[in-house]
Amino acid sequence: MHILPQSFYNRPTLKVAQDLLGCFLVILPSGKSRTTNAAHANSTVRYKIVEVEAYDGLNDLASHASRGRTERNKIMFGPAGMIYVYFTYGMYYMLNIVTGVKDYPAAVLIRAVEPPPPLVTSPRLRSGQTRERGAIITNGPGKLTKVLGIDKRFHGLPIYVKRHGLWIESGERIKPSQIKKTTRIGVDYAGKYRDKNWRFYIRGNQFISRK
DNA sequence: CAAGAGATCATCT
DNA sequence: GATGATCTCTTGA
Repeated sequence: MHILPQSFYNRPTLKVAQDLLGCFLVILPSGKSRTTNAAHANSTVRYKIVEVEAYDGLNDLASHASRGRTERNKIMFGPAGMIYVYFTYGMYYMLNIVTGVKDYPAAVLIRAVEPPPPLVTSPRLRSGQTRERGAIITNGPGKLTKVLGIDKRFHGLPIYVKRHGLWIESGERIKPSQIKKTTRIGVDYAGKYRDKNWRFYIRGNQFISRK
């Protein structure tokens, strides 16, 4: 398991998106856990990426970039490997990674992750929590950022270094036959781009947001 | 089970 | 002033 370098993201978005499946989103939970077990204070939590969407170029009517460069989306036009977090619907943060060469606006939205197995030694530790009242809580872009505590503080930071407490590591290679390619969620307004099969998920995985 | 509404506010026009 | 890369809850068949 090694951290994915910037060069991984500096490739065509559709490829990066699919290659991210099976990789691990790793977070170093930050400071606010004074009350939790001190023995785990410095531990990381590894979530397997199981569902993503690609937003590809200026022409993609579903992409923020389609209406040109703005204060919010300008990071999509920059170099690859930067974290793009935006706030939507008045209550959710969306986690994206900028992809592709500089000046080509593109990004991958992380839509669902699979939590690590519950910690046997400390089953009540929050970082090992995978469900709430029986429901999966990392199967949706707005839900997973809430669980991981990802907000605007991460916007604009590189995901290819560990320094900021959030990075991605390589994982198991997912065979192409195991990758489902289908339409993106919530982009009915996007004209012909509505029908692009730019949402990818691991076939049969129980932690995806939708089939 | 599916469809519809409401929450709630930063960003864009 | 309108909307959205969402989610949860309610309604009704």
